Amino acid sequence: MAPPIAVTGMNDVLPGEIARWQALENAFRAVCTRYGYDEVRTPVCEYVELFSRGIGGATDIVQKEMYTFDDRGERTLALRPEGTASAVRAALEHGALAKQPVVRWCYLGPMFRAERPAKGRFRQFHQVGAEVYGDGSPAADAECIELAVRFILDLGVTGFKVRVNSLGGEATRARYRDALVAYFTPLREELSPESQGRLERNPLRILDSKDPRDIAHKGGAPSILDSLDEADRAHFDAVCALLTTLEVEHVVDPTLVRGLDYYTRTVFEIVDTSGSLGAQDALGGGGRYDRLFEELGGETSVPAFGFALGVERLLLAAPEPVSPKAFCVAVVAAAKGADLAVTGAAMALARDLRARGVTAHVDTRFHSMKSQFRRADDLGAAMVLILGDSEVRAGEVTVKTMATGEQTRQTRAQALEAVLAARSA
RNA sequence: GUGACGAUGGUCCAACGGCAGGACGCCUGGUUGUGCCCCAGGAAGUGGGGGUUCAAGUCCCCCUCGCCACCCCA
Repeated sequence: MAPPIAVTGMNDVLPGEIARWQALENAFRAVCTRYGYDEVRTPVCEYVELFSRGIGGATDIVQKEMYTFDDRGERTLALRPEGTASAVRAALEHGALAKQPVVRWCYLGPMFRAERPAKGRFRQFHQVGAEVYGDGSPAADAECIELAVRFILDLGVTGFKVRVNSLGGEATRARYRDALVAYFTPLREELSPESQGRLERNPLRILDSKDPRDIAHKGGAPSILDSLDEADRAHFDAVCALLTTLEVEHVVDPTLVRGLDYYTRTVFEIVDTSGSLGAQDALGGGGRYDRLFEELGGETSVPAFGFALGVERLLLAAPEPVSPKAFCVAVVAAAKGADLAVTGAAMALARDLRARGVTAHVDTRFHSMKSQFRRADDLGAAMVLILGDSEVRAGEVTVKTMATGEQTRQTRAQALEAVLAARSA
């Protein structure tokens, strides 16, 4: 029988790389705490309607990238392709905004999209994200963007760029959509086949195309910024001004549209400029989605802003940390495994060290001294504590310092003290 | 979903259509109670299935997986 393999595009994170994941997660939680964003955890799957209504039935994510399945024949479930819809659902379901006027939440976890894997793109991938509900002010936008940038900076990533744009409100979008269709329709034949289809379906996305045929005509297209009404314009100008005050370098890019339907007004994207991500250069992005609460059945409209960042991509862009090896010791038994008096004493000594907060390794196979020492060396043990017949009888331990090779025999209590002293040195 | 490229011990890399080899790692011993360096020995491999051939790791087809690009997005 063929050995089992993991599902395509879904990866194991092995011990060798787990430290970087944990460091990233800790850094994210730390920065969220500083900004007052509380962590929430939602299920990895939801009723499929949450996403088709929330994200937009016409988006690629919903049309062809969702993992859906039947829940014992009754309802159709979907593995979450992103985190915002679930967070909003949870806020609505638990009346979070009835308890406080503004909710600041953050989350992290796996997301699922059935795409062909490539560098920095997987079928199960991970996002960290933050959302603020109940505050429609430009300050909320700026705070959230600044939080995202702060986090990326905390990770040591420097080669990135922040792009911002405004999609305006519903009226603006409709107006702009018409303007775009009017502009591109005469050029229809010169566009890529994909964009010809987008012309009816989702004309804004033509601006996102990487096809040279589309790019050639992008420059002449009307700018959405010209379609903004006065209130949208004032909001966007305020966001940009605040970002400048907060020293968040950003460029205004009128062609930034993003792939989810729920955005209104401010959208932003953080792209890698170091080239370490290949074609998938977006580290993350987000924006304002003032209509989503209503879209999902909320009784009142709730202004909202949020973003998500891709963990795998951040890990690709972040520098390798130089992690100093942590202090640890090894306890070896100068007897084969069958001698329970000696091996038991070794295990008890390790237990006492661990109870005092020391990382202590025991090779419980209790093979030869040579192999136990080799193992201790592999693990980077600063000291090895040796227990044999004579030590156990005398209540003593032989302590060897690996770096110098010196070893001395002392009482058990002294040995414990020696380890604690070496650790704090 | 489309296209390109790829798949050899645990890892990295060799092998003209003709005996599958090296490095690192791993195990044992050299030292019946001592790691690293050194020495000796050992285990372990052609992703799966068909085909061509006297002979296939090598050529052909299919599958699977990986990877890159498109698409899209984190």
